[in-house]
Amino acid sequence: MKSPGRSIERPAGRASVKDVAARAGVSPMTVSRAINTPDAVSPELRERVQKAVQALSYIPNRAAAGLQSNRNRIVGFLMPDLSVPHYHQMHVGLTKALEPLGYSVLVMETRYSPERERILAQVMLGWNPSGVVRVATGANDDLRDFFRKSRVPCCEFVDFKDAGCELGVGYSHEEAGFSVGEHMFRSGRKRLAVVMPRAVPRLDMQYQGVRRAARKFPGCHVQRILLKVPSPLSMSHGEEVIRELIENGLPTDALVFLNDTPAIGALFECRRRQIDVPERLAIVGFGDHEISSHIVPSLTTVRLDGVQLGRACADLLLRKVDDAGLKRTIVKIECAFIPRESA
Amino acid sequence: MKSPGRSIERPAGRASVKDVAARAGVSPMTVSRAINTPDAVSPELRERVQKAVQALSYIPNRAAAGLQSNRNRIVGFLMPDLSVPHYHQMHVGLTKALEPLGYSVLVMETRYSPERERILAQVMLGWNPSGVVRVATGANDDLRDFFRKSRVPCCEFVDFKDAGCELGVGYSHEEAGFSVGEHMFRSGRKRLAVVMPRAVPRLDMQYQGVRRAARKFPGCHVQRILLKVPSPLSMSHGEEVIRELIENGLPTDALVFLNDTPAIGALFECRRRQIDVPERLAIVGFGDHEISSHIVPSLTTVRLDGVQLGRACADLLLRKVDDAGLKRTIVKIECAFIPRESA
DNA sequence: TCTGATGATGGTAACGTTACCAAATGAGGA
DNA sequence: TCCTCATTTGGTAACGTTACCATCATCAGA
Repeated sequence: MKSPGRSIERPAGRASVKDVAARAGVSPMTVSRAINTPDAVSPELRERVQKAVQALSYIPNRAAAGLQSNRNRIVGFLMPDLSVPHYHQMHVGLTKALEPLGYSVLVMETRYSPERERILAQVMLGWNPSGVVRVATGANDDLRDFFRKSRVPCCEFVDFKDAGCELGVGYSHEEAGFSVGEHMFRSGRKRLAVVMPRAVPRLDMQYQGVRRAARKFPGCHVQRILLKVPSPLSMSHGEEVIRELIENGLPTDALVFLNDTPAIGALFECRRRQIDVPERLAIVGFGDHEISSHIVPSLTTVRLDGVQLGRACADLLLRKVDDAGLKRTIVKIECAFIPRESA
Repeated sequence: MKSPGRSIERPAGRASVKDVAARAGVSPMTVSRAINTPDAVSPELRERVQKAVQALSYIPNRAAAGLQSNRNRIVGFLMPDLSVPHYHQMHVGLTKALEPLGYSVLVMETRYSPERERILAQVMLGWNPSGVVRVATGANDDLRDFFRKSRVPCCEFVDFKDAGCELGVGYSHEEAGFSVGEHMFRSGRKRLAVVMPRAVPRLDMQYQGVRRAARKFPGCHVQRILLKVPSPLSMSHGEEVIRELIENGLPTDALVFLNDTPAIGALFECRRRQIDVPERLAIVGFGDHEISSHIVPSLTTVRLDGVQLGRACADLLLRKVDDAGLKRTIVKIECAFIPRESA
């Protein structure tokens, strides 16, 4: 007596294909087909199976299905911090594209730690995902190789010009910087400062774009303010920048942040210190957060459609899953300069 | 010749226990032990296995492990919207508690849609999770039964007094409302309005708390403003409230929002309409978002430690997993009133 | 020397599903 | 009538892992 009756063994257990098959009087295989490829099964049996599924409230075990078919319907999303509106939007985009196809998105937050990212990448692969979407945390990228070796398709959020990336979606940081710079100088600003965290190479290109704009306007200068802190950008960082600028006699008439959050902080600090924005100081952000259009004065910024971006990542991954031979592809996403009151 | 050489069959495939076992010259079982219960294996073999694991960059397949052991190391998190700071914090808390134990958190956003929640609950169970943490989207709760029947432990974010809930973590909405109300009336406010979305029963209790406070202060009134929109609360909703209030001659000297987001919107609208806060109108929020301490005037609010809350949910689930006999438990989380400039 | 206990290791089967092929059925044409 | 082909169904095995039990060596105690 090797295998005692299942219904006695696991009274609490969930129903399996076998249970459904028994109840519908068909083979497990037919149940599987009735669920996954209903057209391959006669209408009569299909209905019998559906009834049994209902009756037993059968829910297929996706882990088992993925194991057998070697196609786990999971897509990983590895990024720094879900509370960043832009990344959250990407998640929404991913989900919207993948959910209808039966995929689940498994998010993991690196919290801007490269070590954590490495660990999480391992854990991620443990789930044998169909693909991974990644927003790189820091600079040096052994993880790119890690994914390449693992044979799991990996789509990154990158600069449009990124060379070393197999599958990617991104905007042109240089162009984005240029359009911001051009607007500032055209509206008469002379001494502009770009505020950015150190050690995110992508952002350098945005700075370069601003500089290119400056070259078109004689007598205009661009300076760079590097934040000591690396990445989780907060409002305090923006406030801090304003304070330091004031201590130095405010040698600047325009401030370009590469993120709305510190720009908002700067706006508040200006209000507290009674620095008129935009008259005395123009402020620009990046990302168009919800608050940016509500704040007084409203924040001039650049909008990037995160949902579209997430969708694009999903599409790319799916294409790669269908066709492993797919060549290097970087999809370009446009971003839009949004002039408002602050600049 | 039924099973041709694996290394020829799947040259691209990842290494499995068998591959590791072959390379280390041990049985697959020993590999499994060396990884999961290292103490049960002799130091010498343990090292041999570790070397082989390294050499083949072996990553155990968690889906397969979960299938066999019937304990998938997944905890689901079913909630309305990750971009809500409070829910995001819960996610961080969950992750911090569960990751070190080898669990992965699978988040799904209902986007405040009960239908979506029902579908996602199904999908979630398809992954056979060890447990689920749920923030209920709407009112009527067949889903509670759904999870009960499924035998998957489910921990909800609820009011501390919630009766029908098996496993839950929550604060006392009534007390929170009371402490806000008390502060307002004590500081001389007379005509207070509570702004809330309809159809979230939990929040009614918060309103009741404010009313209890009013009863302690003669001559004080509490009114309720129900937002037409159900739940994704935005800054515009707060602005709208201010506009309508002004049209009605501003018959109110204190406004209690049950969420910081619309409160922030209200603050901005007051600035635009030149209504002095807090002199003419006091404004209180709920949640203590990042911005609330930075905005001018800074927002009086109630802080709820979402990270702690997430941790508590995780702990509860783990206890239930270890001991299926665990009785009904609701864990109480304290929240803190934070007086600032706006009230 | 033998017994029994202890600890390390391996063999077998099973988790729930689907891929793959075989078998059965029925329709249509020669 | 027989053969072919398409359609529908079922049987078997396998995905990668671990639970469970059997085995074997080692060692202490009698």
